[in-house]
Amino acid sequence: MNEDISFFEQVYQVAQLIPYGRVTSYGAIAAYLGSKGSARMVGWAMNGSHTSKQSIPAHRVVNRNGMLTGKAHFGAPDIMQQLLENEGIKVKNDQIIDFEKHFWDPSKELNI
DNA sequence: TGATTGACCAACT
DNA sequence: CAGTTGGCCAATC
Repeated sequence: MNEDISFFEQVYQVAQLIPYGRVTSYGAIAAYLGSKGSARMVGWAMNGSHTSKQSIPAHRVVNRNGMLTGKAHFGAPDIMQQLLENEGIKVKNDQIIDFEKHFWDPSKELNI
């Protein structure tokens, strides 16, 4: 299933599958989708996430270092951090505390 | 239509 | 150890 949808749609689907209080990385999503795209494509997909009719929890997607690189795209630089803290994730200096502890790997949690 | 950029990652110098 | 470069694919200028 979901073979006819574009790479962007797949990124949206995975992003929505991220559980509450969990985060993942752009590269992890790209790796889950396979050779269909790279980490930059995930970033591009998130760039268009706000234009999508669906609600994309883009705040749960961060870079490999657990740093909130895309916080500037949430309309306000503090929105992303507030959302993460609201889910019980500690954020300090635009970086997630215990990132690997909250890390959610789609290729592991989701049985391909 | 060619060149540049982009919410990244990893390797190389 | 830190800075630079290449690569991925798509969208914008």
